[in-house]
Amino acid sequence: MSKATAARVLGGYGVVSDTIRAGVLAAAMALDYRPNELARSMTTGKSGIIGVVVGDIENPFFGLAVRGISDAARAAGFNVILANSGEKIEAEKAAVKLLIGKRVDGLIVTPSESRDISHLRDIHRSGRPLALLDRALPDLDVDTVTVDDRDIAMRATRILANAGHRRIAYVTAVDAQRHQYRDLGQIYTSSVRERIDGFLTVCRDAGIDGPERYVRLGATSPEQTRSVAETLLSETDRPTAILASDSLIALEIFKIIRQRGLRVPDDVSLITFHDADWTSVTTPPITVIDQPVYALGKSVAELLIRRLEGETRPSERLVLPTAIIERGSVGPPPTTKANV
Amino acid sequence: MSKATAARVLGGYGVVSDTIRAGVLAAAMALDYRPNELARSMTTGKSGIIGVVVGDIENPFFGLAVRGISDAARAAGFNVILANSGEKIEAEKAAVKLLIGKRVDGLIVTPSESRDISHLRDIHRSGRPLALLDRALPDLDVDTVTVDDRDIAMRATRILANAGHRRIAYVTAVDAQRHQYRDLGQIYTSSVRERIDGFLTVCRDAGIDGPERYVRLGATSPEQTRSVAETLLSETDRPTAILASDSLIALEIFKIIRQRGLRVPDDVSLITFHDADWTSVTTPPITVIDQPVYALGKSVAELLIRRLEGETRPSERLVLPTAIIERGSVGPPPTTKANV
DNA sequence: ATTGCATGAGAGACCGGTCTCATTCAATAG
DNA sequence: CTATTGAATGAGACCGGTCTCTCATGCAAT
Repeated sequence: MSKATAARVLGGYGVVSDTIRAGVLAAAMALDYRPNELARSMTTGKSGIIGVVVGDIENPFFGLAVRGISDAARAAGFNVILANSGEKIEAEKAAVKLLIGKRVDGLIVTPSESRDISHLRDIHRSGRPLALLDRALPDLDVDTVTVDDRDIAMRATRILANAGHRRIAYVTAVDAQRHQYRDLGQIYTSSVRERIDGFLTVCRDAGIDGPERYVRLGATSPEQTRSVAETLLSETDRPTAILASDSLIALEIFKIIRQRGLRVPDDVSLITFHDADWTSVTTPPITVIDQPVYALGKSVAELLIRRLEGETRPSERLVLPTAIIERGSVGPPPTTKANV
Repeated sequence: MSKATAARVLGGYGVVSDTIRAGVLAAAMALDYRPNELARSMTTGKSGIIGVVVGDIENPFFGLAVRGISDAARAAGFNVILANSGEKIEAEKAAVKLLIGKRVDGLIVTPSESRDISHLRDIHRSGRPLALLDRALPDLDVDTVTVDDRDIAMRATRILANAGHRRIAYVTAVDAQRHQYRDLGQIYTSSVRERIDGFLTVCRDAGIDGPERYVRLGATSPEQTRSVAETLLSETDRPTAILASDSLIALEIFKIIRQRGLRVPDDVSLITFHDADWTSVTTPPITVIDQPVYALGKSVAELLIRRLEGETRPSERLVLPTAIIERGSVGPPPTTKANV
């Protein structure tokens, strides 16, 4: 019996007689045969794997999005390889390179920067489909699923402004030189730029003067967030409301607010992006921006998979609707003399 | 110039003259060359990848453990492929098979069952090192890193018993036939069996009669957990204290307790495994069992990597120390007539 | 009996690397 | 001046699959 015949029964293709099949199977069993996927995908050119590069697995936002991706992938018979960029462009590049090297069939990336996207163009050029999750890249014409960050930031800010707040802070993990916000041009993470843009627009519309000074960057870790929050809250003109860019940031801010003996929402109002599971059990529960995170992941995976399965169409940009869940963390600003 | 020469410069091995090297590099650049990792690892037999199979990525416990693994892996130059078993033995088997097929260099698994471990023996037989995370398997002699679940469960239960509780519940995600606890023999997740064993031991030592009836299984999802919690709290002899097997479960229980108009700890005391980030911001903050999760992941990865790098030694079973962080969710049981 | 055709099996190329061995050539030693 | 040595390169096997082609066989139709 030839190698080819054995391959036919083991690979499950072509035609083989039952007698031979049984023989091969018995031999395979005896030899404890395991197919070498590497060899297989080397010749077929397909690996059945989707590579996913996200900013931070530990952020429940990405955790949930990844589950959306995984579910969609599994349903279509694909497997997922996950890589973490830690929101660092170098790590992101390395991850992309690794995944391309492993010959994944397609990639889903949460680009941490819009400046340097050469590696993403490379994916495209290498013939593998790429899809973007949560962050759009104007210059890159590929399937993209996001939420309308600008709009939702505007709505959240409006809630705060309408409650009477005039000193509203926006705290994000995105960093820039000297951790100091100057203008939108510094912000290379598209979703965050959109948000800050929306935030500032509403602030200005509400007649707030120089809202930029309350935009704070660099809340990249719990420690960093604490430091940012402490700086913010110890200023003489401390903000009376804070908009947090993700639930990890909100949690630390919430802790610091309490730790300083301040109350939510009496002293400081708080709204955060992402309806993390804990936001409903605090006292008070937190008002949140409820992004359709699972759907975000699922949709982007489905878009990619359809392409992998041969669909050709112009690239699509999906923008999913987002809601605000009003709970108890927003109130009017405190009316102490110092703050009038 | 031959294929071999090109391979030498691209692969970074052997000797090549500078002129030729430059030429090859230029050509590679022009042709947009990307090494095919598949081909490479097919001949070398090494992939530089560690496969990790965990129960549930969305559980922050595993999220943190995976970061420990990733950090250790990166430091040693390995990459990580992550697969989710959803605590389902079939998915776990499929994941293991996939990873072996992809020729990972070694595997780290959180076995969801101790009954059916044929696929884990297979790993061993296929010559790849295997290491176990968080859950030991008595029958499988491989590197294992766990915490002393029995001991820590005893300590937590003792806190509750010493506070005067006599009706203490243990709620876990692990399920069994008819969702009904009968005896330890049903529980095939080693860590949970240990915990329940410790829990029951202390209950009995405290003179509590039939503590088994408050052991509740099947809190596998938020919905399931809610249903379990509601059943538990609507019983006439409802427990006055609850020990939750993970932070996801504790969160849902906490919500249900509140929803029913009960208070923590006045009506129900609560302790949970895993010092999840939100446990310190609730009112009251939750008393938790603080497992060294990151270290768990890091240690198991290091053990595996040392083996991958050629170290031969008898398999090691590491048990990491665990602490209890007492916060505000434990008090004496309520003293209403109905409860005397 | 001859032709036609489907079916099952074998031979060997190929994927893109690594690696061993052979070959060439120049520099140095005897 | 020849022998020795070592560096640089080339040729080709190999890893473990897939796939295309060829060929042998058997059965039905002419």
